[in-house]
This record gives sequence, structure tokens and C-alpha cells, in this order.
Amino acid sequence: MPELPEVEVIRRFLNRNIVQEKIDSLDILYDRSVEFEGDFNASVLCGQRICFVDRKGKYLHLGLDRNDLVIHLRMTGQLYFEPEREPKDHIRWVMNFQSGRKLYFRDVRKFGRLVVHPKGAPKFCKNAEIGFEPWEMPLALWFDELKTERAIKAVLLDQHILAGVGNIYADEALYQSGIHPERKASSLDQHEANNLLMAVRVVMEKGIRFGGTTFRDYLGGDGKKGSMQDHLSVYQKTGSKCRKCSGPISRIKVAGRSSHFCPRCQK
DNA sequence: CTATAAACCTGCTGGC
DNA sequence: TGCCAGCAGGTTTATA
Repeated sequence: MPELPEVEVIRRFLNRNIVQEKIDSLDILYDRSVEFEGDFNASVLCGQRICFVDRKGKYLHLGLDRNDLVIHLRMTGQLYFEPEREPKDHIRWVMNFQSGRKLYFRDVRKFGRLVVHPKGAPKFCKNAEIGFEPWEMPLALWFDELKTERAIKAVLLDQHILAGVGNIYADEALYQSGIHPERKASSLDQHEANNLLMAVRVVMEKGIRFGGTTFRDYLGGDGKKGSMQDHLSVYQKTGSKCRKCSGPISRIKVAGRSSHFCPRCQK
């Protein structure tokens, strides 16, 4: 579900709401939704304070006194307090704070994970380092990463290169910069590469500003839907008119994902 | 190195 | 109304 902008909206919510809170307990309702990187269990969290709420790409990183928590919402994960006005089915874990507040994790498809790490620099991706935030990626390195035969969209979606780009914002950034999703990454010149990275930054800033994109499950931590879906140009707009040339938006499969683009504006 | 599929899961939609 | 295929914002692993 959520890409960088949606996770950032949730991060800001958590940052306002759970920093300095002390954990009392973690109730695990579905075992596989929680993993432990080390020889301990949920009871280690008791009494620990939330020191900070950070984010790397689509991963949330909660720093505790003696552990680090990494949360990935995958496709349908949601985090919120006060479930009386939210669905109360599909809850996978509940974090109880000593203040009495409860943070709920709801996840219909059960792909999301809370991973408890020992204190230190937690690993986000499984077998490799996670890539740069779009705003921190150096232009020269970005251009270097494009020296591959892969489709440009596959590179955009690769979390080891850029962190946080998913299917929606990849399609939007490619549209904004006039680049066809199937173009070989190595065929982009310096100018196109720069434009594309700038487009990623702009479209993500816009996504954050509008509170994220809600097609089905996404909710900000306050339980509110985002409105970025009303400001998209191509994603999920197959057949409707291109904003630039009025031609129909196409949909094809690239890198195993459905991809939406304007055949006339994106070469 | 790259590309594709499958696995992990459930629910919704559209066609017949 | 019922059934079934296909699809969904993601990541990892296996296979070609």
C-alpha cells in the first residue's frame, strides 16, 4: 500500500503522538506479523520509552531505550489509535502504552511486519543496504546507477537504489518527466536523468502535502484518508485524457507491475 | 546481470 | 445470485 509519502504522513503523526510514551506491553494477535532479530520476545518492550520516530524509504524506525523497531506496512498495513471509529477486524498487534493509549496495527493481507532489533543500526532490507532518500541521492551517483540495461521503471522501484518509490509515484514521476517506463535506463541522458530525479522529489513532496494517496486501505495515523489520488495524472487513469495532449492514457506491464503512461508524451 | 514467476495473504470487481 | 479469473500501493526468493 503505502509509499514514501504515505509512510511520512504516518511518521509525522507518530512523532507527535508516541514520542516519550512508555510501552507497557505488546499484544500479538497474529504471530507472523511480528519478528524478533535476536534471542528475546515481546516482554523486552515493557517499560521502554519511544525516543524517536524515524523513516527510511517505506520503513518506519522507532528508537526505544534498549531496542529498535522497524515497521513495514507492505500492501494493507494501517496504524491508528482509538479503533471505535475504525474497523476493528484484521488487527494483528496492539501496542499498549503506560498512559493507557493503544496503538493498533491493522493489516488485511498480513504482509506487514514489525521487527524488533537489538539497539544499534537496524537493517531495513533483507540482504542489502537500502538506497538513498530521493532528496539525498547525489546526481552523479544517480546517473551512475542508470548505466544498466534494465527498464527505467524497474530502477525507480529498486529500493536498494532509491528508497521509497513505489508504483504510483514511479508512474507519476515518469509522466512528469516525459519518459516512457520501458526505456532502458542507460538510454537516458544526463538532462533526462536529472529531470526524472527532480520529478520524483516533486511528486513525493506533493503526495505528503495532500496527506498521501488513498485508493483503498491507506489511512494517515489520525485515521484520515489522503487526497493525493485526486491529483494524479496517470496512475489508475487508463483510457482517460492526458492532461498535456488529451490522448488516452495506456496501461502496460513493466517490471511485473501495471504501468500507466501517455504514449504520445512519454518517449 | 536481467527477467520472470512464485510466494506470502485477503478482498473486491467485473464478466458470464 | 453465484462462480471464477484477475487485480491490488510490496519485498524476497527461486528459477531460467
